[in-house]
Amino acid sequence: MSAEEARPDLLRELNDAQREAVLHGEGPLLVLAGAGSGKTRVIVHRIARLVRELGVFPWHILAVTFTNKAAGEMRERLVGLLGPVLAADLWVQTFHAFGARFLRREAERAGLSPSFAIYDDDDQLRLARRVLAEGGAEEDLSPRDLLGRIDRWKNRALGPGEVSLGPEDEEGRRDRDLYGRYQEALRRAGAVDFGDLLVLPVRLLTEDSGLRSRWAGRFRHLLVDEFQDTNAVQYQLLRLLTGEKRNVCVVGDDDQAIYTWRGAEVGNILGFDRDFPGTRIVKLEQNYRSTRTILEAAYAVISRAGRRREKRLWTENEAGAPLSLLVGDDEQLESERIARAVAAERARGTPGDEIAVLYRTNAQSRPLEAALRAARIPYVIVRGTSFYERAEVRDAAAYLRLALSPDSDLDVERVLNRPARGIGEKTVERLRAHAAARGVSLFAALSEAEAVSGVKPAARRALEGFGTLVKGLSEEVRGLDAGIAVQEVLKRTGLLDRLAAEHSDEAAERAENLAELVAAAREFDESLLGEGPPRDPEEVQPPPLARFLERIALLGEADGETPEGRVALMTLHAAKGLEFEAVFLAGVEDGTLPYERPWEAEEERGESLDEERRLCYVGMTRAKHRLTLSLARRRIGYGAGGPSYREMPPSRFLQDLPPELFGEEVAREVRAREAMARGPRPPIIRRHPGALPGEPHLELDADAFGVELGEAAPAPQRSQDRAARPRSGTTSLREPRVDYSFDQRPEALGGSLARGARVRHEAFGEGEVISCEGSGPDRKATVRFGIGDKRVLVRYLSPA
DNA sequence: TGAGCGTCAATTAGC
DNA sequence: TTGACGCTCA
Repeated sequence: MSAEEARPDLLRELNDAQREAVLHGEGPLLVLAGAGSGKTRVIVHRIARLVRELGVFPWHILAVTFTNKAAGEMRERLVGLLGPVLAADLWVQTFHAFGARFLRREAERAGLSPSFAIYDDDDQLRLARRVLAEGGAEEDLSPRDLLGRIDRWKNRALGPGEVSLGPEDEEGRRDRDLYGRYQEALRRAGAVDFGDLLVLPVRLLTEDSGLRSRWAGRFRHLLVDEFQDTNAVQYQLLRLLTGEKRNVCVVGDDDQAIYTWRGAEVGNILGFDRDFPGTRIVKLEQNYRSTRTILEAAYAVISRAGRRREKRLWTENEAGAPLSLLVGDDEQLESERIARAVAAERARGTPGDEIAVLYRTNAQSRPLEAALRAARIPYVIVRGTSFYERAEVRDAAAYLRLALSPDSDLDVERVLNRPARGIGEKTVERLRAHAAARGVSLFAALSEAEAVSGVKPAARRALEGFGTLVKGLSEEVRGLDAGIAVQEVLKRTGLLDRLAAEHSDEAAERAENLAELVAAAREFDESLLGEGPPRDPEEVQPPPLARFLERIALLGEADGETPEGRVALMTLHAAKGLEFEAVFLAGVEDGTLPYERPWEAEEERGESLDEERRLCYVGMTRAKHRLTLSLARRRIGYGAGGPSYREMPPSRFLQDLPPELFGEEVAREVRAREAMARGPRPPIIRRHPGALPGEPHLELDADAFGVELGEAAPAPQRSQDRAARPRSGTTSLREPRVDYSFDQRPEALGGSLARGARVRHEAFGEGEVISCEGSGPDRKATVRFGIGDKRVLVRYLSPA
């Protein structure tokens, strides 16, 4: 208590709920943190308090995230609060990095060398390919499929021996067999894949109670970020590490669970308090990011999701600009409209890197890119990785791994002829056959090159030369600092010289990438120096080169910062965790968002639709001030018979949005339709013909949006007394401002709206109340207007 | 050439 | 589940 007073600065900048989470003492804690509610701040402040106020040793705290970026940001903020010395001893890392660290310490127990290699996607794929080829039975199973199946097993911590099959399941038996061979190949190479980084620790901790109590005892506090993304293994690992004290704090948002398709189990967050009885639940519902309008729209979408923990974001921010809606005849015209709106946004002074265009599938980026390019708007496509995926970088990395473990066949095969030294496919095959016959690794077979049958003298010399090279690396390079080791590898292998001799632009770029790798390795060495010796007495470190390779394997890209001034294009998945001044959500159509999976079984429909809904919610809540939705009336499909168009109905999520949120342009359009209700054109919003009772029943008529609606949305309006105004009127650059001053309406309406009462709505005109639901500012009424039945917020109604 | 039938592929992506 | 494609047969 007095401790908090002694350090008021840690708590002053927190709201009540955040403070409750930070001050929570011992025992399980579940923080349900809505989008933009300051969840990282809670974790970081909680850790700072544990260390600064409660005297917990930093190395007794483990904080886990899902991405390196998140871990990096967290660490950075902890350095700010605790200083670099204390922060350096905290365990702040991804699940996988933790697994790697664990396995290096327990390498012997796991049957691994402490400098084991970590196989990434590409390595895994090549390994799976080889396992399939050696197994003979390639038939219908692609390496990708095999990996997918193995991955699903590993997500549930199942080894080849633990996969349960029905007696008739021949295909399952075959897959399990292949899985076993894949693991065997990994083991022979002394390597692990990403899945093993979690599965192996879980297995060791489960089997060995002594080990378990040692590890569970060492972490007095565990914290997990983005908890809704945890899969079964990760959750198991968490529980194994938690121990009796149960000091586990998980932070997440079930509304932002968008990765169930890759094994994340929303049940982990929904059932957390069941697994940890006595859990304290804190909800963070105050949003610091978005305008009220954006939050209201986002809530209209997410509140209809199935299984979820009810929570509703609120904000002290102003109502802000209305939503905008753009409609194009096809995806090209949609893109062009977006490009023009982006240009308008920039013209208003919003920096390019504060603007994002989000979409459901990567294929949607193409027309967007074309339109942005035509409009001369600089953009960048935000993707996961790139640098360490470059072929030349991977070649160098393979040599580095061989320096540590020459028996890694996969790496030998990769670089055997790189740079080209006259070892062709035939020679490789013969070498492989020889190694298999002798039961030794490819590297071992190299030293018997003269015994490999059928190899011509030139190829034999090449093989021997390569063997000598690898031997030299493993004897003289493995112990060096990473920077020198990389340089040494580039020199000895001739990778760099070969590129220098080429004189092409591409070769120059590749050489530059290799230079970049040297620089990264040097930087890494320096960071090790800066770290100093660990204060945690148990910490043991493998050689610098092994640690650098681990970094390469686990790190996608150094930083995911949007280059200055460029508009960011990315999928909705990639957008999670980010925020932008203005967000464009493209392709808001049924079939695109929600993405349509007609092949899916009926009983799975609801679940995936919920995930699509959450995806939409994630996208909308990225916006700070302006949110524009856009759709195409038809979208192109590919086929050999040329392009064919498919009519796209507006997204059902769009229909969940209260029309009032769209501002004056749409409202004016609605009134115009209403006026010509008997005219030839249909109303902009009409009753959904197929809607069941209780279902969303509004249908947006895309035809009504032939004009570009909302493109010239005004700058956010500064409201003086936001508390008194649930919503101020909307403005238009083209029209004199109209201020509806809703707050001046008779308060009486809020409470006593009787069935049958005559009411008036700004956009829909006069109508008769049919029913009411909810209370307070969220109270809604279904009203029969001239243009059909509508569910509207009562606060937008006045007595007729 | 066209109807009829069987087959196949249809998205998101972290470590 | 859909739609696109290839194959066969009339």
